[in-house]
Amino acid sequence: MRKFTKVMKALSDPNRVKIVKMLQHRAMCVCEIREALGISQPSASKHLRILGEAGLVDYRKDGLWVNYFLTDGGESPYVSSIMGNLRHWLEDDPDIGELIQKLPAIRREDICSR
Amino acid sequence: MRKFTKVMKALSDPNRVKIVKMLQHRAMCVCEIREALGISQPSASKHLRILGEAGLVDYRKDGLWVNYFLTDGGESPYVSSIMGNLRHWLEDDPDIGELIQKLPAIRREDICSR
DNA sequence: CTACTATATTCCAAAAATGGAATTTAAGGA
DNA sequence: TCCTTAAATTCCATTTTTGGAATATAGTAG
Repeated sequence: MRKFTKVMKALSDPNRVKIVKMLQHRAMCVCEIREALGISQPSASKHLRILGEAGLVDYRKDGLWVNYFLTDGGESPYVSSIMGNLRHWLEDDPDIGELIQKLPAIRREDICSR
Repeated sequence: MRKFTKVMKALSDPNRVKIVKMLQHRAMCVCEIREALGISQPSASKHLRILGEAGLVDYRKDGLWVNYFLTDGGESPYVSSIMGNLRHWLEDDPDIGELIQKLPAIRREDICSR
């Protein structure tokens, strides 16, 4: 029950759903996500933590950067099912569309180090 | 996006998930739900409203009683998919199991009018 | 109409979620 | 070692959520 509601809660916030939809296209570091969503670095970091604790995302460290990516949800039927559906869900959402469109222009080399 | 997060938020509360699981077995009135969950009548009523606004439940009035039941989610792909999955998800949850087990003993004739 | 009853709504307090500034941690380079 | 930088954490204010007491509404029966 707790595991299920945790997944639901993780996906009940628009910014977190946007993160998931972005990660469907490529792995991203925190500062790229921060830039894409127009939120603060701590906020991005905390959203990623919530997604991680729900089992939706995982990360791999690469020097100073931390690359976040989607899990396959192998352990959790909730995660694997919903993540599968989310591949086509919200594809026609205007906010998501705009976000994905500007995704190629968001590169850590241009954004971080300021 | 809003519609999706509304469904997620509706299912992010344990009591609301329990309501859904109970309604999979039969339609129930507010006082039966209140009794089954051990919460106040206004609380039950408000949870049902949230589930209703997310498109997960609907109701039909029967005199003083209001019978709540699950929708088929026909309009929303999110609802129909998740409600379909929820038919087998959480079937082995201890809280849910206990709840379903005592469901036959919860009848409006015995509970209401006090 | 009045009395009664199941549900909805209002109101308020407590708890949880969200967001950002400031700080800390971790990793790399000098 | 010291400096820099990406990310995590802490702290705090604001907002949202949750729950119940009190009240209002709607439907029934007399």
